[in-house]
Amino acid sequence: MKKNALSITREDDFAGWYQQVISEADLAEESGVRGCMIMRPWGYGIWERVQYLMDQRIKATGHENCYFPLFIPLSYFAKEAEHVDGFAKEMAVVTHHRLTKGEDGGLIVDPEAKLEEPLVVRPTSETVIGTAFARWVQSWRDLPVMINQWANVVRWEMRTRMFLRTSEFLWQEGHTAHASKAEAMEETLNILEMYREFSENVLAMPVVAGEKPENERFPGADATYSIEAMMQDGKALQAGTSHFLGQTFSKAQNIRFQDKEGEFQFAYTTSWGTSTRMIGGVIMTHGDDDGMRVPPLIAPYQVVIVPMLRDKPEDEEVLDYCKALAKEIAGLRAFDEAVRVKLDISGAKTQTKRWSWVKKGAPVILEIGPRDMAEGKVAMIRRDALYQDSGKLDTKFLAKDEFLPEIPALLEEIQAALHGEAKERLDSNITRGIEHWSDVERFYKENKKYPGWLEVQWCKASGDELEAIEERLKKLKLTFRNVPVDADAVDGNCIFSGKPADERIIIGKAY
RNA sequence: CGGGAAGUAGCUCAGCCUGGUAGAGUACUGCGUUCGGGACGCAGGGGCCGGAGGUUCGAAUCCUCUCUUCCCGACCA
Repeated sequence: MKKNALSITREDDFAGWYQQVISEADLAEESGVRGCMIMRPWGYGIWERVQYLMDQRIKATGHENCYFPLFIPLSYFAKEAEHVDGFAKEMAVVTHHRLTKGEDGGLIVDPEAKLEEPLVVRPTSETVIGTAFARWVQSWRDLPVMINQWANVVRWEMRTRMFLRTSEFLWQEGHTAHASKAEAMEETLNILEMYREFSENVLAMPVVAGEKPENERFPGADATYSIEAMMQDGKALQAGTSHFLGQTFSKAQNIRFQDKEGEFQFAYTTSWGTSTRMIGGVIMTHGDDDGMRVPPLIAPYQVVIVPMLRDKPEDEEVLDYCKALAKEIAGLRAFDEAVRVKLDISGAKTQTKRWSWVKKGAPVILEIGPRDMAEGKVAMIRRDALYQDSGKLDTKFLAKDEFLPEIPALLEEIQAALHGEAKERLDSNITRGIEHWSDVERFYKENKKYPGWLEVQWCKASGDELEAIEERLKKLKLTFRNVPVDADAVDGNCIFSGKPADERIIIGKAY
């Protein structure tokens, strides 16, 4: 009888399973502050890998990092009405700068210390960065400006879920200003492609890249693009967005330059971001009933060595053997980096340690006991293929000297296997060819549990017309995800209006 | 922000209805026996029962307020 490391399976209770993975894999925990989480070393270590590999890509595409303040004067938001409408309901605001002793001796906010102008804790930095851009940009020679910052932002969400929607979250936000519309649009799409490539190759999380319909746009944007990943319950997770802001923000913030003819022009701006939400996506893409499975590229440790110690004199020898092994592995290179190896010398029992690394999802776990040492072997567990068909743990006993040189290829194989599994799931759960709205309703009624997505043809709608369509979708708890950039040409009629369609669009339930 | 549930040992929870010295499992510490699929025995340590106020001789238990978490909605770049 196969026994899994978690007590809640994905099949029984996906939401409960998700929380249990986070807790059992030591990714994060509650902090006592509404919607704010503590990221534990394993969870934060994954984020650091994401940061490192994303940062390389951001810099390779010509952007530079900088840092803007956490606090934004309230008045900055007043300049762009649509933008502030989008965020007004979820802003944390600092109004005082001092505490004092209350009548009962406890600390209270000092009413004497009220700020002249309230400060908003940034929900995103378009306003403050745009204000700086207005100073930085005077001439066409100053363009383009291409910057990025790694920061925390705060959005006072009504309902929060760890990693997916927290009040405070970590992200990168890129902001650029360009002389021409074409160049800004090119940047927007280049970033979209960067996000798609990153998600596929680094997170092993296949996505659909496409444009959001008008109702899903970033407040103030002319166009919003997203990458959408499919979770194991068939729901969509927006894992990154790239916005073409047109001249909306440059006009509001006066980002103006003189062109080669000496004429004043407003710049075209973009903004784009990915956040710690991606880790939630990785959990729901790769996790299984034994916990997390971390793709090797973002695993803080790719190989974990668990020595089998027994409080006996030969422990010393086993440890020495393991230390030498760890040193050899650390000298290997995979994905053009040194292999990250951890020798777990904590005092916990061997079995406890093994299952703890299984739940954390370390890609390769090596158990080394006196017998292995004597025979020059390692006992190897692949996290992406834990069990034999019989349901037994698939521990492979391998000759150390033959196994070691294979580690880089093994890690690359695991990375590819995780991607392949997820890609298969994504592809087989996008249903095409539904032509009538009644069939959409039937489809989601018949596939209650994990229905996945539909790709349908429609007439690009906006305004009231779009709102009416949205209402129809909402009754089935559906939303538009995006219009895939690589979709086939249309060859049919709009599923909503029956008129000849303009484009293909993805519909699904979303996080 | 509306509806529901919950907060008691590190963790999972019982006790509450019907007020009277704080409980279990697990984890932890020590000793012994074990050891390649989460071992077993014995002995220990560990709590202002989420917080504040009230009722009472007496509150984990009853009442009020508040904070936090989870589920369902609404909201959500």
